[in-house]
Amino acid sequence: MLSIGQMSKICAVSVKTLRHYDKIGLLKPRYTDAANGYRYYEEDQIGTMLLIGRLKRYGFSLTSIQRMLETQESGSLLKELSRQRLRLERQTAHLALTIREMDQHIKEFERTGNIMSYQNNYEISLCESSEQPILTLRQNMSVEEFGAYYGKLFERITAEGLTPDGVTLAVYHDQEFDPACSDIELGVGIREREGADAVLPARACAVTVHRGPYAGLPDAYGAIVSWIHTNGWAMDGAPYEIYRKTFREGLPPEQWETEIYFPVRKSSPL
Amino acid sequence: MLSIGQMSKICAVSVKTLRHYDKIGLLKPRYTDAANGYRYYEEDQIGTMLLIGRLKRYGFSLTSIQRMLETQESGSLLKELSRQRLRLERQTAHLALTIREMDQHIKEFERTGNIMSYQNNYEISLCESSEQPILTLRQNMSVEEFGAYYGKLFERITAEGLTPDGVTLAVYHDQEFDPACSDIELGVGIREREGADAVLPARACAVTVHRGPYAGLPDAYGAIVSWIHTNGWAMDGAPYEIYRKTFREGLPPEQWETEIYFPVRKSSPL
DNA sequence: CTTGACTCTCCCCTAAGGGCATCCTTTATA
DNA sequence: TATAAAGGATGCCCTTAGGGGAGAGTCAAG
Repeated sequence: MLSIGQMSKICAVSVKTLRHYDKIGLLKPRYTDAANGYRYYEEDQIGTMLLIGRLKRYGFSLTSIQRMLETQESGSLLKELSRQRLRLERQTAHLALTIREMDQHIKEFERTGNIMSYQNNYEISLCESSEQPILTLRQNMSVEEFGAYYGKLFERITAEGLTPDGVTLAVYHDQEFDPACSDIELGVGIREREGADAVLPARACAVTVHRGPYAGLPDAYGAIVSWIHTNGWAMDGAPYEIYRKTFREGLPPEQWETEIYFPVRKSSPL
Repeated sequence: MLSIGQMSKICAVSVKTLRHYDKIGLLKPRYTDAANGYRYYEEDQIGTMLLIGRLKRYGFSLTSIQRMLETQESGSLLKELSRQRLRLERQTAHLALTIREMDQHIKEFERTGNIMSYQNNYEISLCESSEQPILTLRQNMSVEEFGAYYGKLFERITAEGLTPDGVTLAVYHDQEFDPACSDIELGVGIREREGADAVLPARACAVTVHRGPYAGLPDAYGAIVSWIHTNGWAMDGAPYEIYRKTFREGLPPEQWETEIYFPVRKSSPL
């Protein structure tokens, strides 16, 4: 039987943490003195506490750890561990990408002496977009689900004997921004006008191209919107993105290219 | 002038976030309607908002970002960016290490079918530690400061003309565990008995060796403490660690070796 | 004029504990 | 044996960066 202080020292966790785990039911001391409330741990609970600490290092939440401790099947435990491993690897890749992005930023900053100068690297122009027949799929979705939904669209193209022309795009219908779930319309360009779900009309658009990972897209949006306002235009419809170069070509994120189209009309003078 | 909703859409942040930044003073709308409280942003604030988002991606806290936005000197800004870059790199290294640790764990788990079996890999034995003259430095410190303090000890060795014998150790005097600040005594072994600050006495100790990164040390402590109890001994004094193989030899964390000594006495039968 | 979209403030919630105050027990020393 | 110092208990508020929702006011279009 170990007092809470002894347990704390052995397992290298704070007393506060042990009390917390008791409260949330993650690790209850085997015996609690009813008279004075003192907690006493059995020695075999050391192992459990150490395992908890290890799973915490792996990045599991206390809730998941509790679930895992209650699981008996080692098969599903193993699967859980592998999934978390994958998540950590994704996180590593993400971190590496951020560092590269930061390097670019620092270089630009050193060159210009202006921390915001990276925002001026967008060439924006007005263009008349050409008509584009597309197969579409409109739904509330989050960005992570793009892949699955594009898969469906490409299945339809094959099933219906259509000819893809290499354009993949997404229209953002949302008014308010919400990263988790937005009203998005995915589209895949096809050659045939008949059989198309819709035809993207020819329109006056402000357009620019964003080079780099998608995390930087807001910069491009900011630049294009500022341009629209200062050049006497007004936004007129939902913007869309055309994905010109992506991971599908096996390119690293730095070389991805995304065109951004903003339908515009002449701003009515006040 | 942009309403909060327009600003939200352009900068790809939620309305809630913009209100939050207003409240904490990070980004106040240039104009607020006194009558109805509506927020209106000027277009040049888009750039600031985008910069905030970028710095957030880099891992800065909102407080740091606020400080940075108020800084005029680009020199100190640049330094701040570089420091954060370094932190991200450390984080990457740490993640990679965790993944490798996880791989070992998974392998062991697959072999034994027991998720806790990694805890049984410690060979524990009783030994009579030999006397060891040491130079010491006892203080409340955190583990991160070890390097600096060891530096001081080695300076003293050279200054006082002593002969290091290659042992570096740390005694943990704390009763309660606190990762941020503990009463720790660092020691460096020397050959000369005279001139030593203290002599580690010859004592009965339970000893084991931990192989791998320091994050796994609690496992070793747990194993050794369990062993002490089940073999009829009792802890009798502050435990210490001797660092046999570390980063100083240029080894990767997997190959580090740490000996853990627990002074013990025969447990008095109840 | 009404309806629906937009905006406001206010309050509670998150994960994993840390800090502090106050009070009660146990243990060690004089 | 008396007292002081640890050690333990509970309870309250605090942290980050906002999210969810209630209830109410405001704006623009049909």
